[in-house]
Amino acid sequence: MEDTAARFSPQEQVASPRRAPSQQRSRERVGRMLAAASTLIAEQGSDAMRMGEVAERAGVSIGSLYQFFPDKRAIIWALAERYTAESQACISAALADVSNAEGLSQAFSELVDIYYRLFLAEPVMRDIWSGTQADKALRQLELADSRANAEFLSAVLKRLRPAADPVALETTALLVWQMGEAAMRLAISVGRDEGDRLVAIYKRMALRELLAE
Amino acid sequence: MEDTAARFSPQEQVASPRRAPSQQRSRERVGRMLAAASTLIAEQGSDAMRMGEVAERAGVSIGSLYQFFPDKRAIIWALAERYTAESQACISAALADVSNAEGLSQAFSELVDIYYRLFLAEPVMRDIWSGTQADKALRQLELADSRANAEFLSAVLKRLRPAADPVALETTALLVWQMGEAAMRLAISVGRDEGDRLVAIYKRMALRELLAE
DNA sequence: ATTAAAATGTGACTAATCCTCACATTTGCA
DNA sequence: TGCAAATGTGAGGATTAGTCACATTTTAAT
Repeated sequence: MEDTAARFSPQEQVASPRRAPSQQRSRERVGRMLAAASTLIAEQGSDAMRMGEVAERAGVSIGSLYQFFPDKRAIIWALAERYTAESQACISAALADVSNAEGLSQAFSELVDIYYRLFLAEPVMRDIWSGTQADKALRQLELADSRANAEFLSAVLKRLRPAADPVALETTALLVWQMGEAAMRLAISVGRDEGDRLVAIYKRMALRELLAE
Repeated sequence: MEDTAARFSPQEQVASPRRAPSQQRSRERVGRMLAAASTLIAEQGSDAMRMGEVAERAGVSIGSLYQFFPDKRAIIWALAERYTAESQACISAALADVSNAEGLSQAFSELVDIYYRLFLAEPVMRDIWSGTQADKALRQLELADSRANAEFLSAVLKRLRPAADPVALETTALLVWQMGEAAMRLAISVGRDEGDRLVAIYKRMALRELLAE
């Protein structure tokens, strides 16, 4: 099992920036690089995004781009990190004060809606979440992010169901979370109407499991 | 990164074989090409698979390879089609005679196990299902396959719950199916123990929804 | 102010790889 | 047999990620 996993990933690590921007000048330029990448991904998708075009739109040379982002994945990774930080904050806030079944029901429902709208509205993130599947290192980021998000959910579960096995609750939370992302990817690709129905069904299923005794 | 072919086809269509092998000789060679591709994907993943190496291992020239597979995605697509045909047959058989709730419960449970084992055992399929996410055309194949599989499930549902809205049952089946695939992808990447627990929880959730009144 | 070191910037160039194409060979068949 | 269709070949075109030797700017210590 573990060896098969190893066989699949020639251990692709996302390298850290060759160099952190320490001066004002370079910090501004890095900002322009990220903005250019974001625009291009929204317009064409991350596969079609060319490093040369990112540099050109940011008004820097290709060499400067590679000074701060050691490879193409690094700049996509940087955008993904920015987004995951934002969404974690939002999730944490939404679930912080939940203290009973009804509250969970409402908070969870709202959270799903927030996420769904985010997926629909943010082309860069849609592209990254999809593209992510083919990239081992980005997939690890996605999984780590899912675990972090699921942790908020399992914290609530542990409060509401103190008698249940905590490990099982963590597993449940992780599964429910990933299924939600899958449901949304599906919802996006089937069109708005069926997508809305799919998300509603997902909510029902998830809640039944989360509130089960 | 991958998929240079994409820039030649803005439509993201997977072209059909430039030429169908009509003579015995070429049919054998195409078989060797597919076998070589399958081996290489199992060994290194489809991204790392090089067309030149496929040709070399199959004992044909690069030109011959491109004679029957117009681009790299086409050969991956061909392998994917082979597997989806096999699994559809297996699913159809498992669900054919289901006529009551208990039967569905058992058949569905077995089906999940079969699929789970298939995912665990077949590296090519694992790679293709993952890589698929980054490729629009392959994603359409996956979705079409999911719809086809879900159709078997929704057929049973319509029998068992004739009062329910048929369209809603179809949507439910599709969602349950895709969630299952997501659960399994997750199960694979977290290791055997947690993976087994995840699949068990998925089964419980799916069944509750499928059998709900 | 001077100056050395560190940070930053540049773009021609390399390497890797997908895919094409002009031409050679083999097969089916009238 | 002879010819058209099918099949086979591999050097080379084209694209693009990523490198590197060198130029310029900033920092900071004397």
